[in-house]
Amino acid sequence: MKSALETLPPEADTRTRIILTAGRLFHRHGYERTTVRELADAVGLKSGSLFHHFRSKEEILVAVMANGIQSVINEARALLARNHDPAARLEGMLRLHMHSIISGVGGDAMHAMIYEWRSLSPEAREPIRTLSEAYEQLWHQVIDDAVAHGLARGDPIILRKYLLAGLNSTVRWYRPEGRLAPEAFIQQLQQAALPDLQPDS
Amino acid sequence: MKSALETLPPEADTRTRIILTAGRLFHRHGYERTTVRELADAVGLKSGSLFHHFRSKEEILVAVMANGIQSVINEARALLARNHDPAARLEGMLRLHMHSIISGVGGDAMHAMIYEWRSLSPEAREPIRTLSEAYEQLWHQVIDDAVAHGLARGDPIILRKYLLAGLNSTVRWYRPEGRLAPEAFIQQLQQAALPDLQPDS
DNA sequence: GTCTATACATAGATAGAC
DNA sequence: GTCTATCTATGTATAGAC
Repeated sequence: MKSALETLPPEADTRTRIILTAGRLFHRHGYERTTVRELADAVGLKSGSLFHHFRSKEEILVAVMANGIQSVINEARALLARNHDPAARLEGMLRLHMHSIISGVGGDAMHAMIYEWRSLSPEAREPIRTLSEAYEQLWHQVIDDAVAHGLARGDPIILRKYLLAGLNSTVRWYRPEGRLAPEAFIQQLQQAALPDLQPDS
Repeated sequence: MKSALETLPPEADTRTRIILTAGRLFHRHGYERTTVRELADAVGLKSGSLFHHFRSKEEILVAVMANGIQSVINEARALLARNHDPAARLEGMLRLHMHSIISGVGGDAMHAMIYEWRSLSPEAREPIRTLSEAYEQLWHQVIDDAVAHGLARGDPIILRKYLLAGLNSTVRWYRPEGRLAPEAFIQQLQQAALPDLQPDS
């Protein structure tokens, strides 16, 4: 269940350090408001050196997004491959998604996906859109099945968009150090999001 | 149910035209990426003239947000004042919120609230935070009541945040001209968001 | 209240030495 | 692969005429 990105050696290569640092800064201050000088500073480089690794600032944003979403896709595919019960799949996808968001890297990437999409040029959007659709496709199957089995009610498309938006929005306000520990939080969130999935219902 | 802002005369005063145009542009292209020159152009002014009406670009963003949220607060207060049944209140608030989002002005303001919050300086955030909390407070009452009456399940705080985030996210993808007309869309969304509220359950 | 003209700061990106 | 130095564009905001 642990993300590949969390297991990186402390001395990762420069390109990777740029991506991870950029994700954190974009999350904290926004992409447009983060300057290449700030990013270089945080990585421990001078601004000119960034452009040896990336052709433009936009390319860094693309890398942040792609890095995060690819990782969650891989985990989701593994989950669905080893699990075929509709309820277990639905709950598993929700838990996986939330663990990804709560982990720093996944949350940073998710935040970028949600908030910085418009900062991408049309050309830069394409690869990200492809990845994005691949991930939504996985949810699509799971939700259709869930509705068919009475685990959720409503139009599957709207249900999926509503559910993902609600889960994603937690990057804005949930803090693992706060009142609710991650496990308890995910539990509560699941009850709010998918009341019909509860064991006691 | 009609927003006060939609009833403005076609020849509104310049300040109001700046606010409405800014809301539209910020929604379409983002605050940071909208230049004061573009905004002035769209209003039919030269960029210098904007600063006769507002001290800074940030002040325009604040006005966009405050304008929209104040309007929905007023309508929500009226709704709650004339209605005391928990189910009717919950459904009414959801419908009001969605109508506000789907209407141009309310949607633009909501979009700004969600996506441009970090562009505000700490001082500029204060008045907006106050308005925001006043609105959430209204939802707070309604949701607590709803949970107490079995119209929804889960932790009321998480439920409120999850619900509002899901509704708000529709500004990103719902288009009134598309497959679902506003009324049908709100109906479907209500079923996805509040399955326990359905008349048939 | 709007215009023209411009000040001033800061952004992303590049060139070439090391 | 990183540095220093700098180019060039573009941003917000101001001053003063009309």
